[in-house]
Amino acid sequence: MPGTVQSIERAAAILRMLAGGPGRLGLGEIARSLDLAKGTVHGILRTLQHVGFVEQDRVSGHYQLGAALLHLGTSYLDINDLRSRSINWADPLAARSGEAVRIGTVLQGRVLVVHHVFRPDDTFQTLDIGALLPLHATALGKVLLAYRAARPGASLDRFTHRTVVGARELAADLDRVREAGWATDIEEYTVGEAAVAAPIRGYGGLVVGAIGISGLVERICDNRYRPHPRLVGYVRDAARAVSRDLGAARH
Amino acid sequence: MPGTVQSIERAAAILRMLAGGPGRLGLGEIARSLDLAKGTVHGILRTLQHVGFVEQDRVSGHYQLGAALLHLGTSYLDINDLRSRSINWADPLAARSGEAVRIGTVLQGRVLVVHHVFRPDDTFQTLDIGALLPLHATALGKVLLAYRAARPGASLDRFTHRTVVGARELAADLDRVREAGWATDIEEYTVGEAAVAAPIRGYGGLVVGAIGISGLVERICDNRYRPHPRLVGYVRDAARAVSRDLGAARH
DNA sequence: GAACGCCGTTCGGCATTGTCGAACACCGAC
DNA sequence: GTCGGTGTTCGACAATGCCGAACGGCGTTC
Repeated sequence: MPGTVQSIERAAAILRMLAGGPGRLGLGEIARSLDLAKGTVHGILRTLQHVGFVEQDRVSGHYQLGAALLHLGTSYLDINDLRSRSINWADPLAARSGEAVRIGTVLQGRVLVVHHVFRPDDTFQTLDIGALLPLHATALGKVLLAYRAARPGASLDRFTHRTVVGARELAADLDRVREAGWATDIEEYTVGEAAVAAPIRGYGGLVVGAIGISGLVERICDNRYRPHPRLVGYVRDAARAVSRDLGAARH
Repeated sequence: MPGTVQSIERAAAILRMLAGGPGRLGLGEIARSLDLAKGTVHGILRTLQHVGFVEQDRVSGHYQLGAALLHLGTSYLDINDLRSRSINWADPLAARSGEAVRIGTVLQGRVLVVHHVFRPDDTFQTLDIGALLPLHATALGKVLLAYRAARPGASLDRFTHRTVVGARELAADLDRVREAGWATDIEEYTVGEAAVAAPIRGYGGLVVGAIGISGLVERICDNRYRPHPRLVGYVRDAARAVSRDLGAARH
């Protein structure tokens, strides 16, 4: 890619690597993975540390993500049009459906969760905002796949015995999504969980995100393993409402 | 600062600027603020866009923060020791005190909120995680100021008529904090709100963060405008519990 | 309607800048 | 003691990314 600043791309690659791995990473490990000299990586890491994007563990010397990123990440949430427009509609959807609501958009071949409303009951739930989900195994992801040029990654990871991993099978699934205007995921990502999602369209009718509900299969689906039409209606209504907001937002 | 990568520092400065301003920023505006050539800034922005750290509005051409930062930010939360150790203690504190609980640490002269438990009642509240609060006008901030070398910024912003803006006055306040082992903020940041906080100590007794509760003055304080001793006790207990966890966490 | 100011973008030349690789100091384990 | 593993420093080279001027659109202004 011409006209791009090399050191910044490398810094971003390091940050992505730190975000991927489950914790601290050593300098040598990073240098080896990116095929760079240790000295080079050290210089970049020192700079990233200086600006607060990474921190170094005093005892092991290993590096991890830094606190400044948290503020940048939440600042992104404040600006995001998709999120701000959907907040008003996500709460009613959760209330009417009785399920958790999530809103996602595409990031680097995965679904980025930009908003999350907990299921109305009082069960313990963890906040999914900022999480990355697979495109091919979630209802949100299938919607985004179906309406965007983005193709799924070459290898379709299997998460459960129901995950669609065949390219041909997935393509047929996506055709159905385009035809119906909504997508499902029934125990394809997590056993016992199902989800329904519909596309959110922005300026010019382009699909910019997806909104959906998720919960236990027995609540989402009827005895024929199909989602309740009532729930599908709620989700589609919410998606349309957000789309209208988003289209009107553009002057 | 020698041995630091110039372009990365500049990229970070741009990101910080985008996070500070309330939305999109123009290229010229950024270039002027940072005293750089427009071409230079453009190259950096193009790279940041390429890695997903910034996005560009098609119609105005202006730049804003990108989605990739959200995932990096939440990944930081997953790693953060202070946060993960305090989660177990924050919920009981909220339940016992009946108030919202927040945990903060120092970032660039301000308090970064790394964890937030809502007040147990069902009133509408917004998640503060990732927010940056002033050091001198919040209970969390005063604790961090009192026990860390970090000095407050040169100018102490005034938020309410009770905000402590005199350097001398603040120093006396911090002395009291060190002596008592906890800090308060009574309508110094937001009118009608008060807070109590205590220090969290990590490996070697160093103060690495603060935990505190906040809510309406009439609930936090008695009729003499002093926080209820019962609540102070709860906060200090929680702070000690987290500190113990954190100290034990180091192998 | 033409001239102006502003926007983001492109491009080529110069030298500043960041890269590299080897050498260093440290730690723990075999 | 030695070896393999950290993270770190340093100096030399040239590749790299900076700068500034020029470009093409837009909207406003006169």
